Amino acid sequence: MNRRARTPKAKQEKKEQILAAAKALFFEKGFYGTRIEMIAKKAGVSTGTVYLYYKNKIEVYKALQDEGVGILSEMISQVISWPGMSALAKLSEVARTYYRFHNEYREYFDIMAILCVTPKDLKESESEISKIIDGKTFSLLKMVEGVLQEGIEKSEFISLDTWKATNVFWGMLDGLILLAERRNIENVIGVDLEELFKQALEMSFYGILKQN
Amino acid sequence: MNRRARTPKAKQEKKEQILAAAKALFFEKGFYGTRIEMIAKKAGVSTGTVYLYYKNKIEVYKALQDEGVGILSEMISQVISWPGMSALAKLSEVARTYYRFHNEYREYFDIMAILCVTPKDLKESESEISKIIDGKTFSLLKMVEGVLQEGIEKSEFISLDTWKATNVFWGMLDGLILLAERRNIENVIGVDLEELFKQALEMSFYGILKQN
Amino acid sequence: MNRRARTPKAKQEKKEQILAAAKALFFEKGFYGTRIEMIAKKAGVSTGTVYLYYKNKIEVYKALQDEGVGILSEMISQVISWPGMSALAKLSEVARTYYRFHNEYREYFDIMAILCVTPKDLKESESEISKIIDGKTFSLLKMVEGVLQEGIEKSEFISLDTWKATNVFWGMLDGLILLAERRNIENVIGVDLEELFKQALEMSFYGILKQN
Amino acid sequence: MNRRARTPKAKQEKKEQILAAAKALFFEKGFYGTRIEMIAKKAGVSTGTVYLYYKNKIEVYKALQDEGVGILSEMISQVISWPGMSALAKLSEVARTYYRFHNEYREYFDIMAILCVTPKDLKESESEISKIIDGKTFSLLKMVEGVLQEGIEKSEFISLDTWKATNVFWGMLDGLILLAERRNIENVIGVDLEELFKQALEMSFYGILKQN
DNA sequence: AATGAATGAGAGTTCATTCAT
DNA sequence: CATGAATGAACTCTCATTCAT
Repeated sequence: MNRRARTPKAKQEKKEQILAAAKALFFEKGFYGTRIEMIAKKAGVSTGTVYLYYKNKIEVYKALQDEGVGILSEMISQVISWPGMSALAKLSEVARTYYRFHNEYREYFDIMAILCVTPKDLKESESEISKIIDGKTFSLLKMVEGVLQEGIEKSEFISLDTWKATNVFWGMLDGLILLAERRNIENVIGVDLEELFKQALEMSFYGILKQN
Repeated sequence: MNRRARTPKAKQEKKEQILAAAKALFFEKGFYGTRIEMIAKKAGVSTGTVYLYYKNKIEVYKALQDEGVGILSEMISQVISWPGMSALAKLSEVARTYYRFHNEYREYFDIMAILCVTPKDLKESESEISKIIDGKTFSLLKMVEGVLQEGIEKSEFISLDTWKATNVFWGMLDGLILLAERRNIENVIGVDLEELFKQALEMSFYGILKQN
Repeated sequence: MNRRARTPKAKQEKKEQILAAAKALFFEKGFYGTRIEMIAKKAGVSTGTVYLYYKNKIEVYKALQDEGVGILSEMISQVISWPGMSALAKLSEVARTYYRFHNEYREYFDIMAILCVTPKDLKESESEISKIIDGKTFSLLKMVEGVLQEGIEKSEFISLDTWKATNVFWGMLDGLILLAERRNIENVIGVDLEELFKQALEMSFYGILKQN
Repeated sequence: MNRRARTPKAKQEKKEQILAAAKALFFEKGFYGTRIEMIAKKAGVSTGTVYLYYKNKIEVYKALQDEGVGILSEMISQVISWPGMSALAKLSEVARTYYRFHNEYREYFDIMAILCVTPKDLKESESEISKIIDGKTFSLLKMVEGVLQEGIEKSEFISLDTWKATNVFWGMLDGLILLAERRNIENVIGVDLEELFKQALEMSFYGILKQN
């Protein structure tokens, strides 16, 4: 790696290097437990350099959130685009994908989740990137809504307010995963997360599926 | 307001006075955005006095959580105890009650939610009160499970793993509320939370209700 | 013990009660490690009561020093007053007594010793009791000087400046005891304190004894 | 004075700059009477900078002790290495040197002395530097022992346990200086310290010198 | 005389951010 | 561009002393 990132490519690399370090640390120690100096050291740069690429600590955090939402969007959009799949199967796949994301990219998930519950601290600086994240989240939900609409059009599902149902569906998934994080499900509740997901989907689909 | 709290009652009052100040501030500014000095000032006491009643900042926070869980438990236990009500109606009431709690005691809700997602920071100091809160949360869920069991016994619901279902049910509610917190539902999504709750319940109940 | 010490005797008792508690704590935890509240609790009184009997923390400390010097003075004065004993034997007894005091009243010794090395902190408040302590220390040394004079008069010792010699003698004893405190003599140096005392006395007496 | 110390040399200078400020303050106000902020201000840096060079307050203190022991060691080792000097003269020079150190580096002396008598407070944090100081103190005493051995070999002194005698000798010197510190010798006792040292040496040497 | 709740000025330490080099 | 030394406001928690009761 160059000490000085003169080319745009090299600059981008350094930026990602910093982000990678931040991701690991934010995940391990949380936002308040992570110091800029730690990120710099792990990224192999100096403290000042972090500020060369990111306005401040919160912006680093948001960049990670953005990345996370991006990854999840990408995963879901792929699943949804599979041709020759019923809407029901797609919806089921969406849930499974979200679950997979939670497992494979736990770091991102945790980072994305924090934002929602300490909004006053972190959200106050209404920056450019905040809007980007909001936009990406919105289009993610819109994709899911698309599947519902498809299902209704294909008469798989009963007719319902798709936007409401999307939010319910997504909220439910969120709730389950957070539940899993909160209490150590396997230990405390004695039920594993995948089981719960299945149960939840069954419960929902009974409500959505057209009974013929 | 007593200047010196000499009786146990007066001491209790002062303790609550401090807690009330803390509640408002934690809600407004978050845990890390609130300084002990602020709490003291708002409560009309000195910094030292806060430490006379609470061991440290985290204990103040936990006292609030405990209070919140207590209030919610009380609300739900009342609803559940209504005689001559179907299990379905009770479950629906539970959801509505949770929603009401979120509206009326938003401060508590936010405080209770933080704990779950930043466990590394705050949960490390495993104190007495932590166990109390965990216990209360557990018995809250157990109450809900009771309704499900009742429904199955009365043949309202299909036979299912009640503990799993309880967690799914509660997780879903949590998810929906968090969803609402995260994005300002009314503005961004254009759907209000109560609507979503209704939809969610309908969706779930189709899955639970015995079809005859 | 009366809650209210109305009689002078009862007052004196309470004062000593506090002092006893302070002694144990100052010894165990040092001046800065001891809080007034601790002393009060151990003495079975309230914080405020301590201030009823002593002007402040330092005065409590000084009262202990005074008591310590008093005890040591008493011990030495007794030894010195034994009739039919050579001056040399008396001097040797003085040393042995100081050593005994260090062993039996270690608490006092430590308290008395601290004063000398943190003079700026504690000595600044030139109070009544400071003068009393200084006076007692002075008369203690004067007693020792008396033995030396006696020895010269009896032609046991060579003629020397008794006041200088007294200070040298005492300083040497002090030095040895402090040495013992500082390094854990038995462990680090491999020599025990009594041995050192004997050696020191022998060394001194060779210098003092009249060679005939 | 550099604003930013970038070279190792400049850093070392800044470290010493802080230490110099600390020395003056610890001497004047004692350990507990000195605040980090004072040290920073006197050194012309900010509070944070102090912590850039020293882990905490105690480490600053220990660095001073180390420096003090170092200076004294150096002074004594020089005196001892003078060729063509009798062991007796060397021992006498050692005492005089210790006295000189006490006069010229009083600040160090006081700082070094505190450690020994409040071990519970300060010694608990057994750090790297503590061991270094202990080691230096030990080798200082070993140097003095060397002189005694030399004296015995050259038949100047009677044969005795050199390690015991070294400790007695040093303890005596310590005791005398502490005596001087405790009571303001010139004023209260009316004898100056140098006089006492001479007397002490004479007394000891009578005990050590081979009588021929 | 006695209490012990209340005070509030610290005190040490941290760390996001800046800026001289 | 990059560095990393320097900053200093923040922040939690302590504890000698006071004073209302």
